[in-house]
Amino acid sequence: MKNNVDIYTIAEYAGVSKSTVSRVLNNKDDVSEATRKKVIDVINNLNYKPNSSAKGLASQRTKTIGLVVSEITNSFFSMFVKGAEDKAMEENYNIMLANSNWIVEEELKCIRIFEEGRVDGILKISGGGDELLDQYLNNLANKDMPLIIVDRKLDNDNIPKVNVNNIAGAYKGTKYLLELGHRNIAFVKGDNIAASDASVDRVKGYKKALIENNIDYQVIEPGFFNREDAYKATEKIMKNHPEVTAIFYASDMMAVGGLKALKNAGLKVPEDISILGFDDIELASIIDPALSTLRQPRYQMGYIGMEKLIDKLEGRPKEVYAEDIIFELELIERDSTAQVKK
Amino acid sequence: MKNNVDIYTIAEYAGVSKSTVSRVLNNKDDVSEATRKKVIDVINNLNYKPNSSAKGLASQRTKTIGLVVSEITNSFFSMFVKGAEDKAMEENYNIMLANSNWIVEEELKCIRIFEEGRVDGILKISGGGDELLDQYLNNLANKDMPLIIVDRKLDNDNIPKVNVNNIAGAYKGTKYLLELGHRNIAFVKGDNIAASDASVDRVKGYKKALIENNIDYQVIEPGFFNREDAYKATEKIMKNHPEVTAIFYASDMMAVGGLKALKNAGLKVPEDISILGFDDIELASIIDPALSTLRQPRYQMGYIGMEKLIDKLEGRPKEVYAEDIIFELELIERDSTAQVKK
DNA sequence: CTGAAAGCGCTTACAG
DNA sequence: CTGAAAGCGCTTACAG
Repeated sequence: MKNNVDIYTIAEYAGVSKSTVSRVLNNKDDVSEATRKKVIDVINNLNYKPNSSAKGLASQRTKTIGLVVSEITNSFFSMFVKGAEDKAMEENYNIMLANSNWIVEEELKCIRIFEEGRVDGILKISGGGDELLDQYLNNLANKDMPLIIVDRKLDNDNIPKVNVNNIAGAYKGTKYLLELGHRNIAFVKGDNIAASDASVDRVKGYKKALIENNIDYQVIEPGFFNREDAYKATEKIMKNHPEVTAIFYASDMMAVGGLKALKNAGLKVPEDISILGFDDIELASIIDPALSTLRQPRYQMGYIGMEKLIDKLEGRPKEVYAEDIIFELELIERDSTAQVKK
Repeated sequence: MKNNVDIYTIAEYAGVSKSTVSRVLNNKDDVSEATRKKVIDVINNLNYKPNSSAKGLASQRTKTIGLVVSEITNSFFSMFVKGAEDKAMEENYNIMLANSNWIVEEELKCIRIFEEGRVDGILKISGGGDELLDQYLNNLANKDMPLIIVDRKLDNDNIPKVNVNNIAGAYKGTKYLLELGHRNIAFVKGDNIAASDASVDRVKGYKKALIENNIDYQVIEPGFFNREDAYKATEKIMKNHPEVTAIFYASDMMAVGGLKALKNAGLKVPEDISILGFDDIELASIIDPALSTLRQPRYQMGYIGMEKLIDKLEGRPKEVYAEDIIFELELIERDSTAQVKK
């Protein structure tokens, strides 16, 4: 798109030099109020819009952040995006979006696109756990691309963590089920290439709670983070482990899939069996029975991830962003869990 | 972010001029195979990433599209975004994202940001119906910014329409309820600043079906496109119009809110009252009872909107993109609708 | 098929 | 407080 009015035109009309126009454009304080006003008037009258490509080239900064998410249609991720976007807007940054569709190669592709796209930094809210990818990310962060990774582990001193305590969360959830009297508790995990560390930690928390309470009953069923897999996993549990009285799912979406399997089998939740989710997506409170779950502060994670990234980009003191932020998960009791039947 | 290796470095290493490097970078065909290979080798060895700001400045094109949506956390919109993004990726375009939060002023703000952000075009998948906004959009499209608006009306010969036949959809839905024997059918509309034309047309379709069938019973309750408003509207209908046997909601989200109100009042769906949604978001098939609804091809609309925009940007013949695309809505029968009770 | 030169619209020291 | 000049890293006619 062509824009006929540029910084030079403004300078001409205002009777000053380009340099001065640039100064008022960038809010430098070494401009007299009189000329500032003059220039601003001209800018408004001519409806001038700075050319961000030129600006980006000259200043070596684009004021845009690349955001990579696994799947934008998943409410879990879109809430992250919202938080990230809100913060970006506050700080006058733009957002470039890319979906990886849970596929490692596409994650890499997204990142490469952003490297060319001249984003100032990358905020990654998506899967991982792949060695090659982690290596690439470490490399990137150590070199020259500011990078924040939310909701995922990656050990790198250049990258502050913004994450959730998955072990403690799953521990809390399992303990809650134990307190309701359940002893035969199954866990359906979200075992997949793209988000394994979260799932692995949740399994750890589940086991930890059982061990601490001297329960040696343990059923762990694999599955991807989606409804279909959870549906199948639940069918399997019902068939092979009819003694199970509670199922803990690694995500709410999985719990929804599981709920359907249970209903189809004629079981009542929570009368016959309790189910517990993880995430607290909007859906959790909509379905019937409303789902008990562990709440992840997704919006905040997106917001804070973006905040740290921008702090870094703006050259703010390292203390303000270098600290790791690990959120604890909140147990939300709703109607899908109940005292175990005698 | 600084990149030490630029087009000049490549030229040096390959023993050619910058011009030639630029040619192979842009896949121009007037380069000998030998030098092309030489240059590509150097590019790979040096891990060169073109600077898109420089490219954008020189070529006056950024290869990025601005996407404005009302609310990314709403599955209705995220599905559009996915379609749009998939198409953009196919054509090597990037996406810049902005949320308007259903607010007219923010829509304008998003668009202004994109004007500066040097996007090549704007794809708008969001509310409207505001006069000032429409004027601004018309202006924009007539001047110099390629613009496609999806799922909304705006009469402008420069803007091909990508929309859904809301009148016919609501007509179809209402007729379906009539065929089930319902005579006292209420409609809860999504009356709001930001998407009124869709709602207005749906009301038209509802009325048309009633009139054609000589039904003069008609209850229209206002509300915004959300659960809370629909909940309240439904309570009102139950109180003031207990004779109603079916409620048609202007969106699935609204139907979900209505369902809750009905359940809370002790009514059974569909035994006591039928409900019908609009959109067919993922949730529609998840809730209990699964919601009958009119399916909007959201992914396709996003995809096709993006396709038309890119066709235009790439200077393809006008015939390939100028045509309006109006989708018909598909009736999805599920479990929330039933024959009326005697 | 290839190179030299101008230019895209800004920012940023430098000088005054 | 302000201006002249160089430069950011590309593309694009133009010439050969």
